[in-house]
Amino acid sequence: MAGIPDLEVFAPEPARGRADATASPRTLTDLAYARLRDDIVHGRLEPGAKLRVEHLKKLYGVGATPLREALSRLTSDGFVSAEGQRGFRVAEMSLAELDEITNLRVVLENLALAQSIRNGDDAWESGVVAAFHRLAKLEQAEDPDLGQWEDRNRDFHLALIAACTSQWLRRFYETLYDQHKRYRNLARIDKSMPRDVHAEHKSIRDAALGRDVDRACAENERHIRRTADVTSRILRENTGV
Amino acid sequence: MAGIPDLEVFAPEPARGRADATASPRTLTDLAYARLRDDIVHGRLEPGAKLRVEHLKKLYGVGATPLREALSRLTSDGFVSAEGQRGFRVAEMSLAELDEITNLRVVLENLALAQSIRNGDDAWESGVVAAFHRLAKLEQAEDPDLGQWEDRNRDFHLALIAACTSQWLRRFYETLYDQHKRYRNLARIDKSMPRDVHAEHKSIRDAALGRDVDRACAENERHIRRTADVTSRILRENTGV
DNA sequence: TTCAAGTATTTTGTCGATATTTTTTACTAT
DNA sequence: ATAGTAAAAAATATCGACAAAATACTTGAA
Repeated sequence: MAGIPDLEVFAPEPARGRADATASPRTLTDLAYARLRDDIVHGRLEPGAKLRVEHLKKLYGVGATPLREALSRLTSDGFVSAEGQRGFRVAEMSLAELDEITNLRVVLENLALAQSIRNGDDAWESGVVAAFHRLAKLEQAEDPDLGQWEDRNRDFHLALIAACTSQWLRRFYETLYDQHKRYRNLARIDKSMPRDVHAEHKSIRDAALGRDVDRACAENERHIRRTADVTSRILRENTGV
Repeated sequence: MAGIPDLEVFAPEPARGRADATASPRTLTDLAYARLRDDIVHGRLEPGAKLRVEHLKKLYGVGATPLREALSRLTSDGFVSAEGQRGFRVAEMSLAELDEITNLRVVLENLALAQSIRNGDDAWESGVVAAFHRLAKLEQAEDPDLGQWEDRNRDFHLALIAACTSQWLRRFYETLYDQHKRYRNLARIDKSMPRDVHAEHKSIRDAALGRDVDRACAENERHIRRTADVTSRILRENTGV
C-alpha cells in the first residue's frame, strides 16, 4: 500500500512562507488580488475604469466570489473605490493626491529608515549593499528596462528599511510605495529621467551604512521629492489629470 | 398628474454622503463591515477568536457573500487576520503592537493636527470648541459612561484634525485611532483613569485655538502617550497579553 | 506515548436564481 | 427642441445549494 510515499519527502515543498500577495497565492482570492493590484499599479486598468465582475471573471479566469473579495481588499488599500449599488471601479488619480502620497511617504519612509539604521545588524547591512549593487548595475547599463528597474528600486528601498520592526509602519509604507509607483507608471517616467538617480541612491546608501540617520533621511527625502516632482511635471504637461 | 410630489423637495434626503462605514450602510457588506469592526474594537469578539462564516451568518443575519467581503476589508485594515485555507480570525493583540500603534499614531495625528491648525478656518475653530465642550461636560459629570466618553473623545480628536486636507493621512489615522481604542477597551481603562484627562484635553484645545502648532503637538503627544502608558500598564498587570 | 490511517469539519470556490437599483431609452406635454 | 417621466434593459448585491480541497480530529495499534 506504500513504498512510494517516502519519495515525497524529497519533493520540493510548496514554499508557502508569508501571506504576502506577491508570494505564490494560496487561494484564488490571493491570485485575483495580486493580479488586480498589479494591473492597476501598472496602469493596464485605467483610473476610473469600471470593474465589472462579469468581465473580470473572463479576464482572470476565476469566479465572482474570489473576485469580490479581492476587490474588497483593494478598496481598503485605496486602489479601488466602491460605491454601494454602483459597483467597483479603479481609484481615480489626481495631482493633489500625488502630493498627499508624496508627503506621507516621506514621513513614513524616513521614520522606518531611521529605525532601521539604528537597529540594523550585519544582515541588514549586507542586504542594503547587495540591493544597491543590483540596482546600480541596472542603472548604469545602456538598456534601462523600466520593469526591471522598478523591481530593483523597490528591493533597494525595502532593503533600507528592512530592519524596521514596526509591522504597521511597514504595511502603510508598502501601500504608499505602490501608490507612488502607480503615478510614476501613469507618467511613464522612464523616458525622461535626466537627473542622476544613481547618485541619489548612492548618497542614501552611504549615509545609511555610515549610520548617519539625519543625512540618510535628508537624502532620502530629496530623492523621493525629486522623483515626485518629475512625475508631477510630466502629468501636468501631458494631461489634465 | 402631480401636486404631491413637490412635497418631497422638503423631505429629508437619504443623506448618503461618504462611504464611511459608520454612515447608514448602503449594502449588507457595509452593514457587516461596520458591525464586525465595532464588535472587534469593543472586544465582544476576542483577539484570536475564530470567525466562522457559518456562525457569523446567524449572528448578523446576512449571507456568506457580504460577510466574506467585510472580512476581506477588515483584513486589509488589520482588524482581522486571514490565513489561506485556514479561515479568518480576530487579529491578535500584543504589547509590542500597542507600542507600534502608539508611536505611529503620535506621528500621524500630529502631522494632521499641524496641517489642520495652519489651514483651519472659522468653521474648524467652532467645531473644536463645540466638540471640546461636549466632551468636557461629560468628563466633569459624576457618571462617566465609557461608551459615551469614547464617542465624544473621538469627536474631539477628529474635530481637531478636521481641517487636514490629506485623505490618506485621515484614512491611516482613523485606522490607528480605532486600533488604539481596541487596546483601551481590552484594558477596560475606564475604571482606572486617575490622571486629569480633562486638563490634557484643555491644553490641546488652547494650543490649537491659539494656533501654536508646536505646543499643540507636544500636548497632544503627551496626551496620547499617557493614555497608552496607562493602557499598557493595566494590560501587563492583569494578563500576559 | 506516539504514529498514522480514516473520518469529520471547515474552507474555498462555482453556479444559478432572484430581488433591487441604476441607467437607458422612448415618449409626452410643454 | 426640452424638461420630465414611464417603461425597458442592464448591473449589482445577495442567497443557497453543492463540490472539491485542505485541515483538524479520533482512534486503534505498535
